[in-house]
Amino acid sequence: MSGTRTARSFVSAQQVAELAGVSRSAVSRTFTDGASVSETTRQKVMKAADSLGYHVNHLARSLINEDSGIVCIIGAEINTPYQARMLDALTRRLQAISRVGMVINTAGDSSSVELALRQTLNYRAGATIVLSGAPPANLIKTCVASGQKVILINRDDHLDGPKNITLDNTAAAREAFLMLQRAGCERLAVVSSLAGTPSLVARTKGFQAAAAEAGLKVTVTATGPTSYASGFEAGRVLLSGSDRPQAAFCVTDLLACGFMDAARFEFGLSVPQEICVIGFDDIEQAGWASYNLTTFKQPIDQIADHIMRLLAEPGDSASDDGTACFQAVPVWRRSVRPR
Amino acid sequence: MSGTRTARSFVSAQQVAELAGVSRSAVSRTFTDGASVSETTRQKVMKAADSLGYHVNHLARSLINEDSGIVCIIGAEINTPYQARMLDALTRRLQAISRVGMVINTAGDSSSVELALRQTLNYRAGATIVLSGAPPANLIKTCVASGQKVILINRDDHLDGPKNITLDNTAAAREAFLMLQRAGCERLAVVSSLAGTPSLVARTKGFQAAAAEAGLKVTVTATGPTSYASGFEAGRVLLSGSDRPQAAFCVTDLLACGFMDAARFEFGLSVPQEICVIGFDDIEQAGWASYNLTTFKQPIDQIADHIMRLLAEPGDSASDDGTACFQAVPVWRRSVRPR
DNA sequence: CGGTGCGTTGCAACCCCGTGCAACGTTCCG
DNA sequence: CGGAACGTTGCACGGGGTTGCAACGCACCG
Repeated sequence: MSGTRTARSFVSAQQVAELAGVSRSAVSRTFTDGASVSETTRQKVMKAADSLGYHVNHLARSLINEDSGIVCIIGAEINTPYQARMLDALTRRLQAISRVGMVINTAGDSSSVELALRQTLNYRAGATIVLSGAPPANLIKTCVASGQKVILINRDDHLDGPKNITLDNTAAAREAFLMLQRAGCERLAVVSSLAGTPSLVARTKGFQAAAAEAGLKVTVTATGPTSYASGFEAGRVLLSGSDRPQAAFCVTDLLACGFMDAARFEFGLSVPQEICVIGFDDIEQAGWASYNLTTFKQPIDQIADHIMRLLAEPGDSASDDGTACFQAVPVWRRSVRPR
Repeated sequence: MSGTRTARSFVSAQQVAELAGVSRSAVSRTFTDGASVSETTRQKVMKAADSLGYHVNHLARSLINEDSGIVCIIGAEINTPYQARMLDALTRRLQAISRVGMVINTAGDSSSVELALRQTLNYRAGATIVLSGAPPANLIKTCVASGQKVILINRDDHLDGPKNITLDNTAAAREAFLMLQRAGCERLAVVSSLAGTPSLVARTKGFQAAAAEAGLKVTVTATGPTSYASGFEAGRVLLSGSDRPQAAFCVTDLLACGFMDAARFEFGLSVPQEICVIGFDDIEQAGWASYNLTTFKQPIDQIADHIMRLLAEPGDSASDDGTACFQAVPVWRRSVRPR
């Protein structure tokens, strides 16, 4: 409204102050919660700010309080259903507490996790959430030393600075074994990938251990990345032999979907009559009629809530050792025989 | 390595300078590309910086050049396969050109799009990409006036400031009709949602128009959000009648998957023998063996590349009118009868 | 009427960094 | 050996915002 403004740059508090006929401090205080400004000047300032299109520069503001309000979220494979859902849950909540998420996609390259962590420092992020990837320990230490909150999800290396969030993978895997055992399955398989992340390994090991205790042997496959295609491939390999497994525990729903499709379309097997399948994560597709996959639900909302609680805490409260462990709950559908 | 540092705050260039025994400018120049520093001081500075854990404050840096290097990405429904893939493509590329993406989840609430756009200004983002939602025109104007690049995807309101990226939905919809016509289908349906976004509407209208020209009538359904469940529900309704459609054009793959499952599992129909289905987007699940969905592929990589090109351009080049239109290409799988 | 207390306001310093400018040291050449 | 040319370095300022401090105006009270 203020005539032609061809400057093509951001409006500063100075300009607003001049237009409103007050000092720059007054403008600042108008936009600072709890500062002392009279109602009349506040009005003047707001009017001037509106007409110029002024917005507080959070960057300059954070020069002082050393926290930009930015929360870094580091992940590879953002387009995976599970991570996408986590991202959705996190960004939605951040928006609600008027903070903001910076998403850094490390694209699987391990060295770029380091780069990502550097960005976190460059932008004075108040917190960093690592969804996947193995960040170098020394950089994490720098983050913590700088007063950042570092939150690691599903990593097993328990450093003391960062907060860890884990899932009780072992318990879930044992439960999975019991479910298959009760269904009367004896020849068992685990379908995993070559990713080798701590949680995937824990699920595999947990299942193996439970089976071993029961005196049953387990065939373990690991192919490619953690994807539908890998599950399909695993199915092709596992099911071609003469005495094929009667049940498969797939460490991820994506793998499970691929495995199921291989079983049905490559070998004409019916699920769960001829082969039982259990997945992990409870991604949306697991509930689709074509799959109806019995699986374990990660409590994403609980985890996200917990993270928000961590962010709200005062910075120096190392109340506990910083580790929170959540339970994955079984979701019964139709890919395992009942009883 | 530098003894105990209990300060718990970020390291400044000043501290590095003192430790290295040089001036603060020297430190600054060491971390600025193309600045003149001798090799010896650079070494000294780097060593000091390393031992203190120093990282340049991008925020302070951006006070000067008025661009924080942050690119805002605004979207609702991040966990949708299509948007997740777009997000992945974008963040990956941003990382490669050492910029960074700030993801703002507007969570469907229309007023929060405004909030999101405000954040964009607060953080002096160099560019804003709007994946979904209808941003208020006046705020967009402020963004553009502030020198930001605003990129709107799949919106049809063509303001002059922002760059628009669209898909030729009409052409694709016509092509979809032809594919079904050639397959010998006469009773046709369109499955859409209540979201009412421009692209969904365009697909529906385009299909209807093409059918009308050929003298065929089309039943149009629109239920709920753009999801699997809505597609399923649509199927349940459409297929229960006596003369059910022989083919359905679902304006989204998610809808298509739901529709297919309803057809198969609720009514025992086989695809494509008894009913043909075409989707849109080519999400990953469309390629899964359970669906084998014939669909239209959105050229996400091309679009992402194009956006990067827009970001690389000098700010004031309004070379063209700012609209780029991409073609969706048909992907033949097994959900439509050949010939 | 003077003093006190309170709310508001402006000044100036500071947050961290980049950069023009001038001074400095060095090398090289005439 | 003197001077020019050049690369390096430090100083000081600016960028936008916050904040302690002091000054100011005002109402209230004794």
